[in-house]
Amino acid sequence: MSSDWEIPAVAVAVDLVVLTVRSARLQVLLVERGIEPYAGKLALPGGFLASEREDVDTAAGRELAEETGLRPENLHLEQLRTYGAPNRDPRRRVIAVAYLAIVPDLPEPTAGGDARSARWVPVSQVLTRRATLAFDHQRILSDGVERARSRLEYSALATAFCPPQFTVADLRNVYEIVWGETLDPRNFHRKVTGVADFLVPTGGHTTKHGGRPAALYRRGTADVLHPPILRSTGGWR
Amino acid sequence: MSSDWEIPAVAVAVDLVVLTVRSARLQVLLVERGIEPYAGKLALPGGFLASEREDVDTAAGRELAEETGLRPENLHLEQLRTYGAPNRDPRRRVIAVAYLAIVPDLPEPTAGGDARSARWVPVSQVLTRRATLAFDHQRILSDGVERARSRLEYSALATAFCPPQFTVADLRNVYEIVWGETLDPRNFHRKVTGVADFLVPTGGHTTKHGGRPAALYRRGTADVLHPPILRSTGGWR
DNA sequence: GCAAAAGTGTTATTGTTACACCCATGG
DNA sequence: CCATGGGTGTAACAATAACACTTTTGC
Repeated sequence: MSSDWEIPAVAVAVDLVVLTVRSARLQVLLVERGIEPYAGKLALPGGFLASEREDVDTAAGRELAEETGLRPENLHLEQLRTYGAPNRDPRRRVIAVAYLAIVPDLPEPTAGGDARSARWVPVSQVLTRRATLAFDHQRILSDGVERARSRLEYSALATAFCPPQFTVADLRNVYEIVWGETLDPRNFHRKVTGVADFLVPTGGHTTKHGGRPAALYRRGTADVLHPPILRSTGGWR
Repeated sequence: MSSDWEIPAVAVAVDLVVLTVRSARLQVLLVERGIEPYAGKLALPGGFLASEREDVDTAAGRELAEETGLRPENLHLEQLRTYGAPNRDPRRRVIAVAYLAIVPDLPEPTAGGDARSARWVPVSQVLTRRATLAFDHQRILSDGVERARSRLEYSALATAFCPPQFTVADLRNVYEIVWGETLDPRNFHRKVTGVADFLVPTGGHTTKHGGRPAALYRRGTADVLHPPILRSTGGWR
């Protein structure tokens, strides 16, 4: 570190892995790039810091609002990882701070005032390379999905996929789709209702469906699940 | 995003939370700052990218080598989180990509060719505010310690605290000190030797001590622990 | 032999899994 | 009254925790 050494200045991008469960599939919000590099390719939504003084976490929240039109509601946003390889972007040195967002099934795919070409794409199509992404976004998405899968076990993250009021079956559906495995409805019911402060009964019940009405719940205050909801395959067991 | 908008350029720092177990305590490697801001204060070791083209992960490995003189050996290095508040550094806009490193008890505290004023400080002294750190390093350390604690449960991280050859008691010692709770030696022994590919017997045995010689092990190939080693307090249970 | 630490066996308890069974509604 | 999902009971099984007990060394 000599005294005449210039500290390198780099651009900071914020990229979002926004996941939801839609049409019985785990889907990710992607945009079609309009400009080079990778023009026409699908990419994670994101952008550069809006100003020299914008907080990075704040920038992530701003981008999410721009893309989805959502804000406080049922919304989970956490930092995922930072990607700092020197050649990620062919134009200039850019490091990307990636965030993982979980949202409920939105009424309109590309709502919000921005009207960019954002759309939901099944995660399986990307991970199996039937669709490929710009930059290192494939890797970022893959990291984000794995993070979401493991968070379902130990945290109350699954409720972020659900609307404000939901049934135990709705919640089980999230687990089954994100993990890609079926769970016993009886045991699942007992487990999740047994975790303290995970689910709060609202008193309401569903009325439609073919069978017995299901009790409605809203998310509780617990963020860590005491007896975790473990997946059989995957991590271990 | 108007076309005449200038993308903000920021400096990228790499900060290290280097942990070890020394003198029966969890300790962190800290440096005494020689220049403003926070001159004379303790801080996490770290620095800016060495060049416009240096990979961020590479920079973390380089800083670790500079500070400890270590390189490949028993060494764990993983990205922790990125800290991007606009006022972290009063001089200019700096975002810090923090890394967590775990090293075995080193023969010499401030070895290596750098000869900076690096030294080991018990983590408890910092977390209880008997010693305070520069910038937001207190928060970063706290996040790093929590990450290390939770990684002990599900990953083979604990072996990174140990020398190349170690006993089950050495390993248990790591868990007890990092978690701050005592564990039953008998059950611990059975558990860790029962996890597939966690520990590999070398055939050697200790010779000193007061009691029966202990078998020596080296780290196995497992990085995820199938039946996890759970702590009683803390997370849950 | 005695102290000290390593390591094994055994049992009570707890958590999980599998599945039989009852409940409440719409048609 | 039957199909359909919601929800409870229960027994077999697996993991864990507590602790008695045996092993192997140094002195």
